[in-house]
Amino acid sequence: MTKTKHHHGNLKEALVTAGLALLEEGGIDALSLRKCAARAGVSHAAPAHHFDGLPGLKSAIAVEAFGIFSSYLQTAVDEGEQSAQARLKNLCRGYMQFGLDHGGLLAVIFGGAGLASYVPGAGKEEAHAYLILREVCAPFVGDHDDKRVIEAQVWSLIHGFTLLYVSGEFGPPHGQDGPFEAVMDLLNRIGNRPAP
Amino acid sequence: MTKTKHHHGNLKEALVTAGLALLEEGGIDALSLRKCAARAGVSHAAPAHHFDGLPGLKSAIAVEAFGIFSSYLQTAVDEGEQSAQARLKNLCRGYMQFGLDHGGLLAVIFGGAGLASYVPGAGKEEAHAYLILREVCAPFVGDHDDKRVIEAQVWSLIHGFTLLYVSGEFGPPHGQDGPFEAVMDLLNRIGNRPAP
DNA sequence: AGGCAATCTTGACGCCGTAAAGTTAACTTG
DNA sequence: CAAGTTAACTTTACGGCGTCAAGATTGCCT
Repeated sequence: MTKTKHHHGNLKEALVTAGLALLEEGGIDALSLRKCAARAGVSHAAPAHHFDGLPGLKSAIAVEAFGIFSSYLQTAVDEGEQSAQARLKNLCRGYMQFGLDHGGLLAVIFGGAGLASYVPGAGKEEAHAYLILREVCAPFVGDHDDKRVIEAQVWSLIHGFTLLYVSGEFGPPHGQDGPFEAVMDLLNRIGNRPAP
Repeated sequence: MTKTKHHHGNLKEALVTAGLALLEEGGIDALSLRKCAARAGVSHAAPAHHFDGLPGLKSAIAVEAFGIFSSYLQTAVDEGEQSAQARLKNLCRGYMQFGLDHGGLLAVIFGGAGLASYVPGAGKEEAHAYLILREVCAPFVGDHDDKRVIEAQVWSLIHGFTLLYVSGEFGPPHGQDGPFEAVMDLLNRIGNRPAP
């Protein structure tokens, strides 16, 4: 942990933290290698020793952002009403709210080479966000249904709505959540409706 | 139309055309003011006299791309089976196929300041793509339904699916269209089911 | 103590968007 | 038709960007 002229201590982590801050402050366009380096108090070429260029740094930031995203979803699912329908809508509301509150993080998560490359383990199946999605969708999967179909339907619907909503296609996103409720009504028809 | 040393003839159009070509060849990252200018045979500062910087050029390109997108959707809707259900699925298939075939154009269309700023008229309601969406959704709008709800549901679902599918979240997009059919099954439950 | 590898700095290169000033062509006006 | 004006484009320059190559410093290992 000694911080001398040529040894920062934990530069890798500091660069990722700086990147997250830049994303929160100025969105995806504000993220640059040189600004991360400057914010970490290091020369512009230092990051090259820890990441494979800008894409590598972005990937490392995306891993962290994906973790924050997952926590966000978990919190949203667990609060409020706890029926299967409500938990499904809670998940979607958390997804949308994350897009509104942390657009830069969402952009770095989904603007890269795919989520599969961010999860540390072998397959994407172990990522926290996937587990939440699977668990929340489970009550809606009928005996003869493919659970991946239900999950893909929910994911597509909320992902598309969030991106369109955040970019203002359904009107200014700061008003009532009418559009959200309207689109999420489609969830009431998904899969096998579970007992309330 | 005289093309002298200081008068290109129709530079504005040439720059947009060059931009579309760059997008098709190298995606959104390959689009730059200087490359558009070079491809149009003009100095790098020339575009400034026709567009308000790079965002202005991108907007002009997005207008054109949006027109291509609309034609793409119209063609998809009009071919194949012509039941209301089939036309709805045709629309979505065209949306997805456009994302696969012209990812750069889709990125410039939805990566900017919102579609509303691209349509020439006053409101977005007159844009061709909106008219197609509205027309295809109309048979599913019940007497006491808000048609905008149905349209937003369809748009969100196909938009989210397309972006996730193109970026590989449902597996390599070059295989069978299983994911598409699976997600689009949700459309069978939308609105009031019309007579076949 | 000596050697070595990791870490960070410095400098340079080419590409980028943008602004300012200069040049040429076309149009307008008397 | 000649002079003045405007529009279109070029040239030059600046700072920021990602990236590479070379050099300096540090800590570890033998």
